[in-house]
Amino acid sequence: MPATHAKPPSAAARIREAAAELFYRLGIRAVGVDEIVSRAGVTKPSLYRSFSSKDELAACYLRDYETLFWQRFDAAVAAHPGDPRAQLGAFLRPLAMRAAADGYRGCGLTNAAVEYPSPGHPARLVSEANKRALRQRLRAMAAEMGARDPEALGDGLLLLIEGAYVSGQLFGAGGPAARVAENADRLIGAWLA
Amino acid sequence: MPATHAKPPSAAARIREAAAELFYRLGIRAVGVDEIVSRAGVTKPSLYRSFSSKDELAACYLRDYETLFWQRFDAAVAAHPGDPRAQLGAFLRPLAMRAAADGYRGCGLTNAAVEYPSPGHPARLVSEANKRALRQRLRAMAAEMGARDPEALGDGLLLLIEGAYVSGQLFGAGGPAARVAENADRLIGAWLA
DNA sequence: CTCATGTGACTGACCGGTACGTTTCCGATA
DNA sequence: TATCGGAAACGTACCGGTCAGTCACATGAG
Repeated sequence: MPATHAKPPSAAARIREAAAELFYRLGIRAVGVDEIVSRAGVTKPSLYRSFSSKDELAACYLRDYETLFWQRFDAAVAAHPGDPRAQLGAFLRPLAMRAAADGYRGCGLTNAAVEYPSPGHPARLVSEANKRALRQRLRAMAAEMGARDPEALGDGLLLLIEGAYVSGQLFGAGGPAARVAENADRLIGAWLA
Repeated sequence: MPATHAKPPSAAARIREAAAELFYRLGIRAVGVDEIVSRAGVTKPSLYRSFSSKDELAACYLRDYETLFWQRFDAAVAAHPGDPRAQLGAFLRPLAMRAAADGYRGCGLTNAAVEYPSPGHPARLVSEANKRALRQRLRAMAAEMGARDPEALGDGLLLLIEGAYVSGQLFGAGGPAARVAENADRLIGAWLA
C-alpha cells in the first residue's frame, strides 16, 4: 500500500518518538512516564503493553539512537573509501558544527551512562556496548592509517570525540568542540610521523 | 584548644560529607535527601537549616569539588615552574591512572552538567563556570608553550581531558582514558612543530 | 470474533520540604 | 555558687505531590 494517505502510527511508535525527544533533551531520569504518554497522545497502559518498564523503554530509545549513530558514521566512511583519515574528517566536521551550536545535548548514549552508573542497568548496557564497538572501530581505522601505535591513536581519537560530546553541552555556541576535527587531524599526523 | 579529643563535627559538615560521597558515586538526581540525612546521621530539618534546598546543597557540593580540583591542578603546575608542558603531564598522568581504574565515576562537575541541562540551574552554573575557567587556563598554557594556534591547542587539550573523564566511567579498567597523557603530549608536539 | 487501544481509578512508595516540640549549653544575675 | 533566661542546634511527625506501575472494563476497527 503506497502511502497515498499515511495510516496513523501505532501507539508504540508514537511512544518511541516522544520518548526519544524527551529523553534526549531533558535526560532519562528527569522525564516521567506521564510526560511521555501525554506528549505521545496515548495512555499509560499502552506504554506498558509495549514496554515492560521505563528502564526497558530507555534501553529501546538508546538502541534506536545507536542505529542512527552508526548510520552517520558509516555514511562518512562510505564517502571516502580506503581513506580512513578522510573518513574521520567527514565524520568529525559535521559533529563539530552540531556540538558547537546552541542547544546541543551531547550523545544520548554517553549521557545515559552518566545518568546510570550502576553496572547492569539496561540503558547502561546499551551504551557500553556501543562505546566498545566504537573504540574497536577507531583502533582499526588507526591501524589502517599505518599509525605507529594504533591502540594509542584510536583511544586518543575516542577521547577527542567523547570530549566533543560532553563539552558541546557544557559550553554553548563557540565551545571547544568546534575544534575537534582539526585537533583529531593533528593528532593523527603526530602518530603517523 | 588543641585536639586532645576531637569534638564531633557539626550537622552541616556531616551533611556535606555524606552528600559529596553519595552525589559523586550515584549522581545527584539519583540520591534523595532522606538518604543523605540518614547516612550523615542527622535529620532533614538540620539539612534545610543549613541549605535552602536540595539544588543549593548540590551546588555547594560542586563548589567543594571545584576547590579540590584546583588544588590538584595547581599542585601539578607548582611542581614544574615555567614548564607548562611538564605541568600538563604532571596533571594528566595521575588522572589517567584514576580514570582507567575500576569504579571511576568521572568529574563531578561534568556529570552534574549532564544531569541538569536546563540553563540557570544552580548546580549547572557552578559546572559551567569551572569549565570556562579551565578552558582559559589551558589556552594560556598553550600560549606559554609557544603553540602556533594557542586557542586550538588549549581546546584540544580540554577535549582530551573531558574525554578522559567521561570515557573513564564508560569503560572499566583499561579504558582509553589510560592514554590521555601520551595523546596530550603528542598533540602538544603537533601544535608546536 | 479479535486485537489494539482508550478510560479512569487506583496502589504503595518515595519525593522535597516544613510546623513544631525538645535538648543543650552559655552567660548573666542574685 | 546556685539559678534562671534565652538562643542555638537538633529531633518527631507530618504535609501535599509525584513517581512507576496496574487494574477491570469500554470501545472501535478489520
